[in-house]
Amino acid sequence: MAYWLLKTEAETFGWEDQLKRGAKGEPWSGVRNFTARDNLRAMKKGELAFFYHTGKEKAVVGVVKVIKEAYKDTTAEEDFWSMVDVVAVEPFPKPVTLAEVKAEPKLAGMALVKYSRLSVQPVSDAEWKLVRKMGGFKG
DNA sequence: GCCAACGTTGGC
DNA sequence: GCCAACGTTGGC
Repeated sequence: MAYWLLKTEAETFGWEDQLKRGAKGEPWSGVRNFTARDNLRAMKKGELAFFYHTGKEKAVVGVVKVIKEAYKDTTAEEDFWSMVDVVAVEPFPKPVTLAEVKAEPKLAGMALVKYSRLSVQPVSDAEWKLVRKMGGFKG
């Protein structure tokens, strides 16, 4: 069971938009970076990901679940890009900001800090647990 | 709005 | 196959 982090601009497609899709979920399209694409392809059905807002907010705001594994990104001109479908699981009781992540020494190795431009990132078990805890989740 | 980081492209 | 130029992302 691996964990992930998906970045999006709230103004373009944010948590509210994801919520509105309900149980049908939403294709995570538009990824045009090979590292990010490979991460998409490594995602398994049922795995969880943090939903992160870039731009003004810069915070982890929710948790989503993969409901369909990687398939061809229908919005791409080339046929080598991929997307997955994700569904909203639950919002963070308290969003965890980038500043908070950076201020936590245990999270210094997080891809969010080290590879700030990567839009689809792996998250370790320890990072997953700690960020959830910082976000007000019990257990 | 600027700039650093870094991935991608294209010329050689 | 190397590397300079360029474009894009995203934090500040």
